[in-house]
Amino acid sequence: MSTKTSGDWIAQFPGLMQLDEQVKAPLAESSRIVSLPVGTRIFGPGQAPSNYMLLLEGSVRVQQSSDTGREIVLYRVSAGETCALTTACLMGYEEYQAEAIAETNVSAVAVPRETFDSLIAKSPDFRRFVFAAFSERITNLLKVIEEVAFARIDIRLAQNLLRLAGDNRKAAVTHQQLASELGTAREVISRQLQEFQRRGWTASSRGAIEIMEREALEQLAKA
Amino acid sequence: MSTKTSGDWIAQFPGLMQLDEQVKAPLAESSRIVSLPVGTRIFGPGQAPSNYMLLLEGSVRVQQSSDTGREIVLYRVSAGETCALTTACLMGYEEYQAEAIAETNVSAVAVPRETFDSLIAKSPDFRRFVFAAFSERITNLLKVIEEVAFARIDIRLAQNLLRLAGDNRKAAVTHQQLASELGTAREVISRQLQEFQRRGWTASSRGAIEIMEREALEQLAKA
DNA sequence: CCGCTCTCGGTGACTAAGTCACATACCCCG
DNA sequence: CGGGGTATGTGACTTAGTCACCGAGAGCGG
Repeated sequence: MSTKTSGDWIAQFPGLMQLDEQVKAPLAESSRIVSLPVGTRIFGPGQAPSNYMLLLEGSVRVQQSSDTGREIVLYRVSAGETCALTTACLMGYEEYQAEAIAETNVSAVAVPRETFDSLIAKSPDFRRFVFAAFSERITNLLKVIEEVAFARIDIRLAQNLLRLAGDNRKAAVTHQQLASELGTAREVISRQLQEFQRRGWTASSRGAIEIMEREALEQLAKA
Repeated sequence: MSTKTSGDWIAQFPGLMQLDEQVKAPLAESSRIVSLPVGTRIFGPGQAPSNYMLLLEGSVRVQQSSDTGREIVLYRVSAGETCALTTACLMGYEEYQAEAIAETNVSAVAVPRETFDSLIAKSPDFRRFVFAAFSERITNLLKVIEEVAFARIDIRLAQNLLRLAGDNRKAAVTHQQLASELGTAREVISRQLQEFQRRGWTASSRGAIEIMEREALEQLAKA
C-alpha cells in the first residue's frame, strides 16, 4: 500500500519544515506514504530496511530477542520520529539483530536511499535533523544498558507500568508483555505484581493492570 | 600537548586514504595531533567532547557507571578507529552519561567541529567513513544489551578472559577490572574464577589470570 | 448452553547472580 | 622488615531467573 506524496506531510516534522524548497521538493517527490497494519515486521534479521522511514502515525516497537525466547524492548518510534537503526543501516550498510514491529496501524513516509543520500549531502538542516534523532536514540540505548545492568526489577516495573498506563488508570498489558519490555521472565513479573498488589498499589485482572496508588509507584520508580 | 599535522597520519586510516586531495588538505591542516597519558578522561558527564577524534595509537575505554559504584565497559576505541559517542555528540549536540578513559598512552588526531562539519558536507567518502564507524558501534551496543540482559555470567567471563588475554597465556587484570568489564560485582567474578580454577581451566595470581585450558574456555565462550 | 481449546496467570522448588560484612593474603615502599 | 593499601576469599543472605506444572478465564463451535 503506497501512494506518491504531495509533501504535505513535511509540515508534521518541525525539523524538516524549515528546509529550503529545493530540498523539500525531491523529498516530497521521490518518497511514498506507506500504511502498515498492526503486527507488521518492518525490519529484522534477514530483512534489512531499504528506506529511510519517517513515522506519520502509530507506533513502532524495536526489540531484540534472545535464543532462549526472552525479549527486550530497545525503544519505540512514534509519530514525528525516525528509526535510528534504519538510519544506521542505511548509513553503514550493516545489518542488525534487532527487529522492528508495528505496534499499531502505522503510516509512514518511506524515503529511498538515493534521495536520503543526496539530501544528507546537500542540506545541512536535513543532516542536523537526522543526526539529532540519531543521537537521541543512542542516549536511549545507553539508558537501557544502565537499567538492565544495574537497576532493580521492581523499580523498572513501576516505571514501565506508569509509562504504559499514561494518564489512564489501567494499563492493558499481559504479564508476558511486561516481561518483554524489561527483558525478564513472566514469572518474575507475576511475583512483583503480586507484591505490588499485596501493598495495595495495583489490582490485576486478565490482561490488564489497574493502578490504585499512583504515588506509591512513582515514589518507587524514582528510587 | 598538540602539534599541527602534516597529514601523514591520514595514511593510517584506510577509509580516509582514498579521499580527494582537496578533502585531505583541510583535514591535515586544521587538525592537531594530541597525546594523552594513560588514565586521562577524554569525555564524561559534564565534559563534552569538542573535537572529532581519530585514534592513532593506544586504546580508549568507554564505560558507564551506576550510582551504586558498579561499572560496565560499553566498548573500546583502538588505533585506526573513531569514537562513536564523540561523533554522536558532535552531530546531535547532545550530552551523554558515559565516560571515556585512555587505557594506555594515546595519540590521536583532533579534528575541530567546523572542519568535521564541512567535510561531512563535502565528501561522500568521508561521510561513509564516519557513518560506517558509527554503525559498527551501534551494532556493538546492541550486542552489549543482549549479553547483559540474557547471557550467563560464566560464559561472558570466559569470552572476556580470552579477549583480554589475546594470544598470551596470561591476562593481567584484577577481579575488579573483570567485574567492571561485565557490569557485575567483584565477588561474582571471584567465585566464577574459583570454579574455573577448580576445573583446571585457569590459574590465578594477584592481578593476573593464567589460561590453562584455552579450549575449555573457548567451548564455554561459544555456548 | 456445553465443552473444548488456548491464553493467561499462579506456584513450588530450585539455580544463578548480586549484596554485605568481614577475614586474609600479597606486594611494595620506606 | 613492618605496615598500609590493594587484591582476593568467604559466609550468609536477598533478589532474579528457570523449570515444570496447575488451574482459571475467555472465546468459539456445535
